[in-house]
Amino acid sequence: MPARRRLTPAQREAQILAGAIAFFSVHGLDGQMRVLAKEIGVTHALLYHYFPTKQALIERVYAELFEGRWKPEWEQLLDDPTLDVEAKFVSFYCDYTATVLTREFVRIFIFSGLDDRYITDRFFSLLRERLFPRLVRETRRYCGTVSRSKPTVREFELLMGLHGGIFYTCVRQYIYGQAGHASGPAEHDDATIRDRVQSYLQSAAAVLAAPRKPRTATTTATKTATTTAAKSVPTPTTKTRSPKGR
Amino acid sequence: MPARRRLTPAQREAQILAGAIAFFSVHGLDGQMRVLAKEIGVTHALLYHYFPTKQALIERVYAELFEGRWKPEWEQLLDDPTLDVEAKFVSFYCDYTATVLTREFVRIFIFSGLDDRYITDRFFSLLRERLFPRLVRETRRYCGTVSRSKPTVREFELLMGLHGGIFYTCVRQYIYGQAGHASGPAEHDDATIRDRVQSYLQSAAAVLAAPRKPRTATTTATKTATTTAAKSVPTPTTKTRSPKGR
DNA sequence: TTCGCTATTTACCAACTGCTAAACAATATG
DNA sequence: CATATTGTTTAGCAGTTGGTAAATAGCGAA
Repeated sequence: MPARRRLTPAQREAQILAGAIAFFSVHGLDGQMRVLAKEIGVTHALLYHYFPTKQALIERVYAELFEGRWKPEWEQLLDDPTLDVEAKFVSFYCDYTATVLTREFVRIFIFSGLDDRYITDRFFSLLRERLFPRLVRETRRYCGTVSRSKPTVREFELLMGLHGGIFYTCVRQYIYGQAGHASGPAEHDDATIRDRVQSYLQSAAAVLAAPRKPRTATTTATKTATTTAAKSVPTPTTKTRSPKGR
Repeated sequence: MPARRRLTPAQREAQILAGAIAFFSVHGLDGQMRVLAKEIGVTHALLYHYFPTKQALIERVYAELFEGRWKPEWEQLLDDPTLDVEAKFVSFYCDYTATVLTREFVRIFIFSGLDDRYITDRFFSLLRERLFPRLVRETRRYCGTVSRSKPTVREFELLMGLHGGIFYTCVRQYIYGQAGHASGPAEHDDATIRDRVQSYLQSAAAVLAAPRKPRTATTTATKTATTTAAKSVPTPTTKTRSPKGR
């Protein structure tokens, strides 16, 4: 094995950070520093030379993974009134899946959710503020509605069905290893996303009961149409939080 | 604090098991035995008197949580040809959500998936063998198709969109704490499930392109209709596995 | 080649981990 | 009350954990 090599601090730090992302995404945030060090090929004491504490390293992993992955272009794309709604949905979710929903992101995201929700809370704030309102608005536009009111529970849940269904595909792949129908790493076919978006938009049209497109409102569909239509989504509260000691 | 109380072995074991389920679902399978013991109100040495090893206790938690939750009636329900397909889907998923997708199940399930997939593999086998084929068959029946062939990728992915979307609702609640629109513990409204089932069945009809019910096949829907229709789902392989030492 | 800077390692600590065995005490019975 | 039974605890062990300080050695400059 190659003896001790001297790298510049910048190089070594980058190497450690990259190794940490890969490592924590596999073993969770509880993974041992010594194992991480061995995987990188250095001593665990060196890690503490570059990052004062394990928590500090984890914070850097968070920053690297969850900040800078969000593309502002997505908001512009969804805001463009000249584009087709369905095309925008498909285009966004394809890129979102490829950019954000990587193996490392999904796994560390869920690790965080099970643990202290440090990242998940922040990321959901991002979604609630910058994504979901746009998707709701565009969905309404697709259905011919112009209301700017808060989405009803049904409306929101339907959207979460789409969003969650797409996310769940990655969970099946990266958490359960049940990708199924053998395919490359880019399993999340654009075709699948297109199917789901279409499915979502069509049923949204039924739920919103837009007068314009009277898509086959199933007989059974109407019988529960007014059950939960009145409630509205409360504005989310931002939680304060102190980094948990590990 | 109450001094040492003597319980019958059966009582104490049941108490420990219940405590372990609650404890592991919160802190993960890596939670310390000493903490679990303190939460129950006994010494950690006592745990080792009732369960020879931590792994043994975990196995019992698995058994308690994942075996005996599956209701065979579900299969009978889905097999009943006299019932309405949509009604069966709704009925099944409402009961499935209430019975299986509890907080403890969902969290420990995901903990296992991130860890060694010990449970998740077994549970997915169950779904693949006893649930998904029935749902596919009933979906086809709903669409007027009678084929007994393996589902296409599109077909299967569409179903996973439904299944995953429902599961994701519980993930949002129990993992991310983002239940939203304040509601009781039985957040997963039956109405939401009904919406999603309807959405699924309608788009399935579009994808299967059944000649019987020509539900508004959107113009945009047809343009990608034949992309992935040819592939088929491979038969899953059962993995061998040895209980991981903790 | 020699030297100095510093990147990297070795050696170490205190607290924690699963786990064990012996000591202890609550309860039922005589 | 005395005693046996056994559920429960106390005390301890070996290995692991995050974190630290001193010793070592790679690499550029003179």
